[in-house]
Amino acid sequence: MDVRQRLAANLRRLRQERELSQEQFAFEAGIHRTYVSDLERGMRNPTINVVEKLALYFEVPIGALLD
Amino acid sequence: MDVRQRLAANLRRLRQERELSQEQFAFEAGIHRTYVSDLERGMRNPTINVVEKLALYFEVPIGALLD
DNA sequence: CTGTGACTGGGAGTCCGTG
DNA sequence: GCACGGACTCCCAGTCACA
Repeated sequence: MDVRQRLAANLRRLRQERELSQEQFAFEAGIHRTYVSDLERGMRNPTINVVEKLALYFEVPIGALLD
Repeated sequence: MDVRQRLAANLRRLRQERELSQEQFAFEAGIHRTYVSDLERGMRNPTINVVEKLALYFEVPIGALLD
């Protein structure tokens, strides 16, 4: 299981726990909706800036998304 | 303190704890020497792939580098 | 040994749309 | 609501010469 897949799984789980659509989440987190879709499918290799945005939005440490 | 600076500090600390030069470390971790220099100065915004390489080399969770 | 400016190819990230 | 595609811009990955 590589980093991208771990991020994908954690991201989808956290988003669904808060009952948000990809579009709502993308908008509120300041990321493009198609990019969120790609991330949740493990199709992208994001920079740490983007991962930080996600972590800040969910109010979890970055390790909770990547480890 | 943003993510890049935290990574920079953690990276330099871990490398120095192991008493490695940037060149030694870069070679052994499979990263270019000047890229390591940039990372330790917070001049780059790396992707999670690169950060994973660092974490694997140091045998620490990714969160230990970014959180 | 390390910092820095410059360079190129490829990929990060965005925006349009479709079923 | 989501997956997926094409097209676009800009920045990152990776390297080099030099101080």
